[in-house]
Amino acid sequence: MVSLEDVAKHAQVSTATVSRALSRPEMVAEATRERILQAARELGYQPNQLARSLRQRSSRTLGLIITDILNPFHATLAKGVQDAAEKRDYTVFFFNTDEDPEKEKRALNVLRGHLPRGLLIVPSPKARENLKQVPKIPIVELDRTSGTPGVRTVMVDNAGGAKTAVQHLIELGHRRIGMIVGRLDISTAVERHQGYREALLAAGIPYREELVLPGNHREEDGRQAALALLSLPKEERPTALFVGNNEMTVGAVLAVRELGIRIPEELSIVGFDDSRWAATMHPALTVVAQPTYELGFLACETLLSSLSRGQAALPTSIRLDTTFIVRESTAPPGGLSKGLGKQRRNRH
Amino acid sequence: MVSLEDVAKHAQVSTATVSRALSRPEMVAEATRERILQAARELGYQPNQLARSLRQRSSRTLGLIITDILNPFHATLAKGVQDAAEKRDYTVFFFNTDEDPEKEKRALNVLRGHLPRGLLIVPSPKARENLKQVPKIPIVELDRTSGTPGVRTVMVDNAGGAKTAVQHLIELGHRRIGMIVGRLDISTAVERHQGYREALLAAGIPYREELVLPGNHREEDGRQAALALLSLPKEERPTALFVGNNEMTVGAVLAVRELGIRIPEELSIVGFDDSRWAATMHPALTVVAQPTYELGFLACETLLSSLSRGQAALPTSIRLDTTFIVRESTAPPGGLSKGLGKQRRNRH
DNA sequence: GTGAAAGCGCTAACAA
DNA sequence: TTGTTAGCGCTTTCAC
Repeated sequence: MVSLEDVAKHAQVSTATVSRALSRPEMVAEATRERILQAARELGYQPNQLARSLRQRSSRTLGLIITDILNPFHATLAKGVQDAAEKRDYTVFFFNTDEDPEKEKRALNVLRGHLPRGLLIVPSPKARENLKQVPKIPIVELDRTSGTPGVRTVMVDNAGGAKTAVQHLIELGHRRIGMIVGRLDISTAVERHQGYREALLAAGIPYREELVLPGNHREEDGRQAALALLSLPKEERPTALFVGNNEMTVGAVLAVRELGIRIPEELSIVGFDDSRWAATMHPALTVVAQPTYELGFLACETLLSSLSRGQAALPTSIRLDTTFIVRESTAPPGGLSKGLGKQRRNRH
Repeated sequence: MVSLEDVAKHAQVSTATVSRALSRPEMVAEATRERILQAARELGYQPNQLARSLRQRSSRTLGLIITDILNPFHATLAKGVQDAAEKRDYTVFFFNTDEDPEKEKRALNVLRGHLPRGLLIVPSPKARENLKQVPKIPIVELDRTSGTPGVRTVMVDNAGGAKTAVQHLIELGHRRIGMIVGRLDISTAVERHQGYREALLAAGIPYREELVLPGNHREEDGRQAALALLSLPKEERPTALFVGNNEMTVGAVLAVRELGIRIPEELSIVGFDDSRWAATMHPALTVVAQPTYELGFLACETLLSSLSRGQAALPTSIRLDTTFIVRESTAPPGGLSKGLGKQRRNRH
């Protein structure tokens, strides 16, 4: 490895001057600077970030912890973060927790040793506890919140998105609307559930516990929950299903197919989070779409600006709007007409 | 941050002893070790990896560069790598190049500054050039190869997989088989194209250039290519399509739908790389499936063992078998019968 | 505007 | 078995 010292010798200056020429060019006379940059180029010098970070006691790196890279939603989040980080010359340490608090804890510990400047995290259900261990670097939570105090959050309007979806079903004439809700120790699930209740309440439809089933956000959970919901006696069985995340929606749709139930004639379905699969499956799925990439990008930008400017400048929490996309998987209970293919923003 | 020195004071030993107690426990008397570990625990000590790496002139980190995190294939690869790395206590620096050689170059440079122990890369078309800049750390190429000498590779049997797919179409009676091939400066595309030719050759079917269209691996490229292929005059138009990667397959299928052509009655389609979308779309897609997760995991293990043991021990290149999965998107040209739903391994 | 020197937190000779 | 010491490559006072 070619070091600062090599460049210094080559340019006939001290290491201090080389360091300045590279990091604070204005502190060095133009001629010297030129000579140094030239030397650096010739030698193919690349600063050793470890040494630099050690000395400065802080590195130009960020930690990114997500829960499921195989979920396109999270992959998109990661890309948004990555792009924003790269734009500002930050490098990201990447971890995947599989929704497992232990893995999250380990990731946090490992990360600690690398002195990242900040942390972006999709918190696991035990994140609040895990995050206590971490020294007080700036943290931004994405997609959901652990409730840890002093942490910024960037999320979508889950309750609003869910409410719009359920209202749509109600407008179509549905009264028995089931929900596959997700784990209630995760904020998104709680909020979407909340939106579901609000919509029912607003329409004067009583909330029925037996129509609401939890799941662990995986495809198989969605399948099981749908199977359970749809095997209720005919009179009790929901005529529409609102599913709280994308993976579970896949499972639910597969379950419906297994049972030979027709969508939307016999059952309407709305999913949360759009995906290629949702858009191209048959019938195309009506969904609450999220600005996923923006979520990641914005979260990272929020973090980075909180680093440069004084912390106070920025909002502590951001909510992005969802978009409701009506496609073909929803229709009146009798199956009389199809969806209209329109889109609408939840708020303006 | 609590440092080694803090622990040393607390345990009444020198920093050297603390360092040993942590990194080479057997070099320290049991009693002392206990005392030190206890102190470390009490103080919540976490080693500063930057200092450690600087001193050892090598860090317990790996670089991972992939070309498209939004492609589930690559996301799965990343997860495999990640899991293997974590198992061995390595941390990964993650980069996404979007297939852009410039981004790759930057990623490589940034990485250099962090002194990773090794590099895992899905090489861009210009990787061979870019990799020259990098000091000689161990490198493993995943999925495809740049042809850089001295680099290990972990790939699937692309030619074999493609050949099996095309043979299947030939057996069904197809003679005009189109291929959407991908960029020919990427090894996977070349190899799959090779397999396609071999299958035709073996069956005595002449290779026709106008039936083979390149694409840039994106959905839209697949769509355009399919549109072009299917707008050939009736007599020239292929009765079957073999598409060289998953994203382009999506585009091709969408194009076919746009044109109102029925699959498999009027056109058979085989894709390369399985996905949830392929499995659940209608009709379910016949594909050459890849052991994607294993590819990533194995690539990382290969890299890591080459680090610990002497380099010589391991094979320089690994090929994994693909699996051919017949589903519903292929049938005889006339559309007389459906696929059989069987699976078969390409080799045994 | 530039250089000398100290030191970030750790590990690895070398001594004791 | 443990301590002393030097130094990884860089940045940053403090002099000049």
